[in-house]
Amino acid sequence: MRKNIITGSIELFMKYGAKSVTMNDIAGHLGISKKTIYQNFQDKEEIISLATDVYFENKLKILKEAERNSKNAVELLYNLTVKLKNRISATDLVVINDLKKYHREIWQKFKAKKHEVVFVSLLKCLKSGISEGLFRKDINPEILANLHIGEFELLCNEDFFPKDRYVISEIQEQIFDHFIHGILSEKGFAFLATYKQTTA
Amino acid sequence: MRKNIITGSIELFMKYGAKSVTMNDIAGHLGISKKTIYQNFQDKEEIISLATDVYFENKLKILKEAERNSKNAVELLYNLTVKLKNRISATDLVVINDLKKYHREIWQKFKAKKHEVVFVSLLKCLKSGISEGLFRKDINPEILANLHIGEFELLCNEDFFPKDRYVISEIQEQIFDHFIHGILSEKGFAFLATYKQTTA
DNA sequence: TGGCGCAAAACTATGGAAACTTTTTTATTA
DNA sequence: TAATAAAAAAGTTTCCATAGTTTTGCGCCA
Repeated sequence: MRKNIITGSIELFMKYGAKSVTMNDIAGHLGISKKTIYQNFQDKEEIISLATDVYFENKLKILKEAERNSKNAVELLYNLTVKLKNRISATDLVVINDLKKYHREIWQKFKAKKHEVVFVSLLKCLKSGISEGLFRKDINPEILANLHIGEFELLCNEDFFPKDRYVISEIQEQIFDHFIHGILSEKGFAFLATYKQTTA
Repeated sequence: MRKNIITGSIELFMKYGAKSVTMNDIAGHLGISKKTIYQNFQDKEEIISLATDVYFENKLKILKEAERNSKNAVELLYNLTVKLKNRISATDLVVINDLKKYHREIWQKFKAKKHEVVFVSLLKCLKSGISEGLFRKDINPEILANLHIGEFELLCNEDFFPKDRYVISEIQEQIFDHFIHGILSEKGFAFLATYKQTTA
């Protein structure tokens, strides 16, 4: 029942943002009463927190799958590119910005977890890419891993990319495209060209 | 809630200076009402006072950390010097000096104008690079110009690049190196290689 | 028939948004 | 430079929506 409520809540949060969704909405969406919800959860904050955890776990799963399915660093980064592109949407932004503003503690926790996980994954990827000769040897993996994570923060920032002016998928594509081109070695470029042909 | 309000206030004070920030600003930033703020604090003066206390408490913490991490007096002095030097920035001075309201307008105008000027300049550069065949044709100049400006904001962001862990010049070099490698065409790479040789 | 579990509805308390009042700041003019 | 008006902001109040709690009614089952 708890899982059901969290799943249903996520569905609504993804559409409208956590702030705008009322407890009545959640109850109505699931065909249960608010009483039942409060029998399972302390308050709305707890639901949002747990929903955020589940959301994070889902993203983590995608990341792990991409890691598993990749034979080399270029493929991994490409898989992360393609898979992440499909997952981060305008509605993700609504949810993220909602958390930032109205649920700061939850957001801070989420952000820290995400940063740590993505950073470790990216760092590993960049290092193995250098070892494989696909990435340039003169790049600093730590700095670039942090930079790339930061680029996603910029993506969400209306000061840089107002929603009414830029298409989020276009921004993501440009960011990833630029990031990959910025680290590839000559060998890596050749590999990417070949790789793109085989997966097109 | 009080802590939340203080933290949020510090964020704004750091950006704009305490006197320039209105109670409406704080309420909007936090997604709460002024009523709620006044339920937790007597007046604006109290908020500024507490924010200042917290701010300097954080500074003190940094000093104590430097003290702890030092094995002898020389190292301590060095750490203190480096950490203090790294932490004092323009925004610190704004907060400490608590400049008049017009400063905010000037700062905002400066920031907006700076962004616009830099943006226009970058955009022009990217476009002519594409025309000259030195930059790839499939890049989006607007997005990349915004991205690059954002990257420099990340440079200053301690969440991504703590100053006690990364050297600013190293970060700048990596960012620029990555950015230029990310946009160059084959012809551009050849040109860059030749260019580097002639200016080495 | 009574107990149980749940939905729906009613209820209370509280915070947000907006309107309002008061005070301070700024701009204008003599 | 001082007086005055206007604008802006600090601080207060009102109304409403929602969170969270309690009550009522209903269906199901032993």
